[in-house]
Amino acid sequence: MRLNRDFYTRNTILVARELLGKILVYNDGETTYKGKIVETEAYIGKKDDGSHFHMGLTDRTRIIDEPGGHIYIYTIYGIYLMFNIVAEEKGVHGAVLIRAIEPVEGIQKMYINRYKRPYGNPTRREIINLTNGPGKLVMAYGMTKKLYGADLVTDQRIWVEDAKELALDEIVRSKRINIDYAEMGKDYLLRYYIKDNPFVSKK
DNA sequence: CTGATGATGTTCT
DNA sequence: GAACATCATCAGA
Repeated sequence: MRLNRDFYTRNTILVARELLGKILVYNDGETTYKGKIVETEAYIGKKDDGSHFHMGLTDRTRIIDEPGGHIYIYTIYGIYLMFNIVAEEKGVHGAVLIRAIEPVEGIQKMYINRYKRPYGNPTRREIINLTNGPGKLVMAYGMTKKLYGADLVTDQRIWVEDAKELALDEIVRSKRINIDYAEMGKDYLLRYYIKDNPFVSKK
């Protein structure tokens, strides 16, 4: 079952935590990619100087004003794309960065997308390296900026599939990664990941 | 395995 | 003109 609007239009931190264990599905017209979300980070409005929108929205971040379930995808360091899901009701600003995924379907194509060579006899390290980071999982799925603003509740190509809720002791909460520039927000415990999952980007 | 470094170009000031 | 929610590669152990 595809997650509906009610799932996304809630508190950003809750959405970030509950996305763990869910399945991100994307069909590019040729290949279906599926993967289990194993690591997320919440970015919240005003009080979070680690978020792109704590000073208000810009042309890049305008989609975050829309209701939860829309896709906020952007370029970082000139090269990589970051995949985020908008949370909260329309007019309230919050987003969840998907930081890591465990491949479930379309693994051979993910391998080709990541390494630009035919699939064959992958090592364990190569498999983990497919999707154990926010830029990596976007490359593995072959996503582009065209997905900016797509709606996970209605879009035909991309959505999130529901899954059994995780037990609380399977979830770890920690500080977010690489936001030391944020004086207020750098110590907020807004990162969630599945305990002991090998695809989590960092301990 | 770890840590350091450079690549790269869009966005915002 | 500076900053940047990252990654691949390389050196060293």
